[in-house]
Amino acid sequence: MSHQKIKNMEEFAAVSGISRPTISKYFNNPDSVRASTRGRIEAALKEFNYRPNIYAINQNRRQTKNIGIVVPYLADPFFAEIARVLERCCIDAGFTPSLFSSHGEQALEMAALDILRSIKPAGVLLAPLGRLSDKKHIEQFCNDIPTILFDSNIEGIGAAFVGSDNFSFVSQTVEYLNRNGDVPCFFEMKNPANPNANKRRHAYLEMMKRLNLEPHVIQIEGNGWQFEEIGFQGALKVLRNHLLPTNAVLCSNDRLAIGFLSACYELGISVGGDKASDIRVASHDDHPYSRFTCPSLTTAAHDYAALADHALGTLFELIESGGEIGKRQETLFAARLIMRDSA
Amino acid sequence: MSHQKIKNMEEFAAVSGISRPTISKYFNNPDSVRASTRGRIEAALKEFNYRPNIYAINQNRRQTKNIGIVVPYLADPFFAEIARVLERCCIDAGFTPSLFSSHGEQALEMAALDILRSIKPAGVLLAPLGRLSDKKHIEQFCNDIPTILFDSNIEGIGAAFVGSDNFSFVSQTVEYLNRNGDVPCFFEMKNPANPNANKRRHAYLEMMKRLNLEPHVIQIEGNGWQFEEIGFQGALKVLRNHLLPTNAVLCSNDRLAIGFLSACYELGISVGGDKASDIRVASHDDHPYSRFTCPSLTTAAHDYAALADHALGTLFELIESGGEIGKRQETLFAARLIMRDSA
DNA sequence: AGAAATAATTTACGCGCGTAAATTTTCTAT
DNA sequence: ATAGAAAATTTACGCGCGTAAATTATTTCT
Repeated sequence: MSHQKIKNMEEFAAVSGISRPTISKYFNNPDSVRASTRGRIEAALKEFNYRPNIYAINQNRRQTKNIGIVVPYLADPFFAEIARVLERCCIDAGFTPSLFSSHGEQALEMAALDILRSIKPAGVLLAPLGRLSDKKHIEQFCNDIPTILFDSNIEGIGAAFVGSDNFSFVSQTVEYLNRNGDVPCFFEMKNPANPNANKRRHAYLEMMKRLNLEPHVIQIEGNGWQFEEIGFQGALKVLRNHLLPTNAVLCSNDRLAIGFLSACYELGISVGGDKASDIRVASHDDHPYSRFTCPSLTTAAHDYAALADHALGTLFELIESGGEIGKRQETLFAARLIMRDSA
Repeated sequence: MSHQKIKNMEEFAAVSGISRPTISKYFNNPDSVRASTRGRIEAALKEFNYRPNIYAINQNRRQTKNIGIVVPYLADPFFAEIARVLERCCIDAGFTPSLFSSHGEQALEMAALDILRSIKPAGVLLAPLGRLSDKKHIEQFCNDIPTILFDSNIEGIGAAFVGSDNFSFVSQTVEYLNRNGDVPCFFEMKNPANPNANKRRHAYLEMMKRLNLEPHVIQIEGNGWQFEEIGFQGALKVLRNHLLPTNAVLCSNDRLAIGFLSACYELGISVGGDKASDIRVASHDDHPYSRFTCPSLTTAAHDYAALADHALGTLFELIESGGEIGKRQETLFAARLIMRDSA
């Protein structure tokens, strides 16, 4: 237990009987001091419970041990989940993650980057808002601070991009729906916030072409990040007016699908993979709740762990190389089809 | 635009033609300098885009402008939502929020507090894990740093507690279910992580007593924060074995209810407020997705805004009073009943 | 055991800013 | 215009730690 209150490294050096520079060396890298010295320091540490002042440390280090994580909307369980995995990886690697959410607003995304700048992080993992992002602002940020984009790409900005292979996602779901002879139509927002949405539409169109099927894209109104509500209202309109061109619906993402399924339920339309059901619904993302929708949702799953691993791995390389990594690389991860009851 | 790179306050003082102490004064409180001086500083600020080094600032200030926010599980949309509101309030008040999630683990909750300690925040808003928390550790933390607990109370720890009035939640849902002559049974986890769960059970028992009804508590197995899955599995077991004592189910929280409804759907049991349906289900929290369950979920809603406002208001008082606030106050907010289709 | 290599110590300076005291300038009111 | 108040400037020190150079102590190896 702590006998007295240690104020600074000087005092801790005194009580531990070791010089301050050596103590400083220890905190920068415990392995850089002799084992016997390390033992004495750690013994004193147990006894006096001293921690160096993080502000004084970071003022004098060019590089901090901070890593910034920015996601567009933390109340979206997909981003909550990926943030969780990323945070864990950072901690395991000896870094201190700082998590920010843009809450779907450009001003807040910029504010998060400004705060991050002042924190002088070793590196940043940024999932941009996409269409709403101030690209110039982000580009400037990336010029100053080693940054890797994830989830949503902005061409040419950031040292690298790590995301999902939207074609892998859509091709699998389209193929699966078509396997039973169903012709999938594509259900999405007219003005999607996220660039992945556009990629998914293109992938859908491409797959339909390959399968020699006529594509149908249904675009619903709505703005912002309340995807379930938007999907719900859009589905109500489409279903009530019998605007569904086929009996198989492929939603751009699970949150829209959750709204869609809710609308089907409300209108008494049966959803399911069996022929007795009125329509089939599939989607993308493997949202944490997609397993509990009614019926459970057939979807294409991200590999959260692989994505987080690779993003952080690339960032660590970037940090160690002093911010230079050569050519900007884009890495995409394939999806895994999760077959459930909705299709 | 920035002509040259300003390295520190000294240089910025030079280019703006104002002395460094005055610049320092300005950054601490812009209103503390004469309007004309303020104008000149802000003009130079526009031109040179200088920001003081946050580490140097915080090293020399006793009190930082940081506010820590710790929630037990950020992938839970309830906490994501409340964190969102709290962050916003902090920013509006001129503070810098730092968000941490304990991810349901004691070790991570302690780690978050340790990091917070090193950040020397002006104050902290902590929603503890509850049963899993290391109460001694939290108590020590609260002794050193002005902290207000929210959502989940630990008796006597922290300067104040702000949460929800569980009796208000449960009494309204019980009363509502009973209004149609249904006798509600209470569906919960046997080992709930959160102390609110216990309060809700007690409230249920109390209400049933008042209504002169026989109480029935169904406790299901499961640990951790995967409440939907736990509710789903528990409901499957209960429903398959016909262990439901009544035809009205009051779930302890919405996430359990989401699992419960999913199980009902899978087993072909109809849920709804109308007499044609097999059972009625209600719950508590007004989870962001409770509007999209099938059927939509009748629940009791938190007043997120009021809770956030009051918690931060109390914290600011605490900070301004230098950590002393007198008697520990517990403030509880009432619920608002949201009537939907499930009951 | 002695030389070479390695590690710890001593000494000293710098980082960027807060802040206090004494002084000078600028503003406000008569 | 002038005294008094208010604000800005000058000067100077301190915060807690990183880090470099020179020196001394300890370990390792033949």
